[in-house]
Amino acid sequence: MFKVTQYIVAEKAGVSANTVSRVVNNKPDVNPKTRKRILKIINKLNYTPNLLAKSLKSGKTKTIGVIVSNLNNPFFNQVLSGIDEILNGKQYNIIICNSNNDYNREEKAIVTLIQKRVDGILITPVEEKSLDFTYMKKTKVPFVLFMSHFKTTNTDYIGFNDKIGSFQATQHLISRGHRKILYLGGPSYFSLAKERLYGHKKALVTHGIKADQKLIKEIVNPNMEESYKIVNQILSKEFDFTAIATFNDYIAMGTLKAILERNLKVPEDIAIIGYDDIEFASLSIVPLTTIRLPKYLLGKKAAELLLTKITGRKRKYQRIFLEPNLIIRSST
Amino acid sequence: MFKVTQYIVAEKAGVSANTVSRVVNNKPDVNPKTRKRILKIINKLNYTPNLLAKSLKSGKTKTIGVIVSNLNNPFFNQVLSGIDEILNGKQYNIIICNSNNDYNREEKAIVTLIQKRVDGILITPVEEKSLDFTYMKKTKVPFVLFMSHFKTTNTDYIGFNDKIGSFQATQHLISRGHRKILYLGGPSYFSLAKERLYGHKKALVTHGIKADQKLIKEIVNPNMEESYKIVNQILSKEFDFTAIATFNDYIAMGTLKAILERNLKVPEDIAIIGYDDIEFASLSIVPLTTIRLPKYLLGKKAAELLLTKITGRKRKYQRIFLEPNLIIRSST
DNA sequence: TTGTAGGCGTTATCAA
DNA sequence: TTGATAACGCCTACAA
Repeated sequence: MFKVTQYIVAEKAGVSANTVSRVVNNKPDVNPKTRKRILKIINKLNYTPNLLAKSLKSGKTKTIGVIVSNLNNPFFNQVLSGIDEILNGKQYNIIICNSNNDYNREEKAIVTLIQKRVDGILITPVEEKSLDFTYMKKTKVPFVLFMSHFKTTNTDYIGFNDKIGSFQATQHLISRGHRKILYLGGPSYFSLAKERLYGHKKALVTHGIKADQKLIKEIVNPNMEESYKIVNQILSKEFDFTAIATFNDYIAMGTLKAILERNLKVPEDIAIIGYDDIEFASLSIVPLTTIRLPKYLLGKKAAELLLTKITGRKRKYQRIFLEPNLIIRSST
Repeated sequence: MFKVTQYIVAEKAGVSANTVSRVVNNKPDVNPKTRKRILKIINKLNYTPNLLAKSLKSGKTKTIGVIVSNLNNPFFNQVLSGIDEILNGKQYNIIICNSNNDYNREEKAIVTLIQKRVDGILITPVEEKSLDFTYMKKTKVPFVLFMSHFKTTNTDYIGFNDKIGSFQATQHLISRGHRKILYLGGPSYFSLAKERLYGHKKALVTHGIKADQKLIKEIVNPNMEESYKIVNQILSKEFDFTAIATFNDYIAMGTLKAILERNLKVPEDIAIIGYDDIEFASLSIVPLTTIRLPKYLLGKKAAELLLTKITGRKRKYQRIFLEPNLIIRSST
């Protein structure tokens, strides 16, 4: 295959490669006639600038790496979309890597991205191993963590304020007059679950309600089937609550199903509030009141933060927590 | 910022850059002692090979470009996941571009990818303009089209066989004893919608049922709200069908809601079948029988096809149509 | 086993 | 307004 370079174009045009370069980059110091002639030849020969060479010279690739922990999760679509929105406008490309929650893959991705000389990295880290952070730090790639909950304070981070989100959820139920609220939490070893449970309790206390340990259940597999079964069991005995707050929308969906099957009414007999606002929430048979996480915004903010790190001067580490929104539908 | 190159490492080690290169690439002809010494220095100085330089030399970037028409669509997650599965195993990276159904953005993406010298391109084209195809062809980048329906036969293409999918759907209803089937189709200007309607009619004819034009409705906005309204209207008058086949799952969801609200039973009074198998389908209050499109497989196959084009010799264009699967749940 | 030379395609610098 | 030269970091080919 015949490769067309500036040099080839220059030859045909009877000028030096440098002049071609000037034309390609729209530099001013070129005779209009020469420019025209060169452009014609560029077109004819189908010349395409080689950005690899340019990047090698300039030290910039106009490419950033994004490492997500689970590409399959629709959640990341929206985040990615936000990232793309910002980056596309600034002429950056995105190399997407899927760590698949595997620490080794994550590490490999980081190394490759750095070897490809991306201008920056956005990453949802799998575990809190400081190893890859220090590696990124050593090599001086600008990077921003997003999503996962980390205590590390010496890195830039952006995520959601889940304490406030779950606080809002429970407060909303209280404002509807509920005092006895069942909380169906996520697996306790999960840091997210702790945050959200914390917000729930905080809301109770704030409104003078004593947190009753019997009204807090842990759903180890926070999916719909599991939740359906558990709620079924709960409802089969005597119970004493008028509303249910959940760790996520899947649990809420399972709950809803179990309740409706017993011919109880939502929200009249039992109110339900979810968390996340997955697409499903609004489509449900009883549209679900829930807490929406601004995923798209997260992506945008993360990208913006990274850009300031890439183009700007060193500044202090930033830790940003975006606030969730209460979306009121028909289940409360 | 201080950049570490092979040359710098070589200096510190008192060898030539070439020897360092040999160590980095695990070439055999290096004295074990020298290798050890160099590795130590590499580690100490935090040397990271510059793949840009390597690519410039080799003409390969180990990167492929993927252009999707709507990054926000969860649909593409699964396709992307499949692509990643294959490519990651072969040490390729993915540059993801979002054309957002905008032809100009698509064109720009193609140009940029080629300038960045990706080894190949996977693309869901926005419209059938041959312009960018010819551009890709001129530059000889290997590329594969996926998803969108195109008549062009002189490119590699991979998608779903929608005629068969919708045929299966209607046939399934017929096998359950239904003879009067309402078909809620997608917008008629949409090529997908035509394909699916075709399959529906084919199934009727095949089983000796006359296609009744009154039993075919076009849903211009194939979402849940719109469908809910339309089905509500239909049910408010006298009707004469026992089952409903739909263009997609959203229409099926709206339909389901309208039916249940009238205290009709699914599938006893009216059976419903969807299309696509979105996540929602299995979570619905009446889990939805539907046609599953093998999206993940599509991604894998597309990536595999592209790889053969990248590494292999020129061969004839391939057009692959993957077969959908009938997923039977409770709505039929 | 190791080193030297040259080139991948581009651009910055300086000279003409 | 244009050209020559060197350099970005690496690797291949050849020489030592």
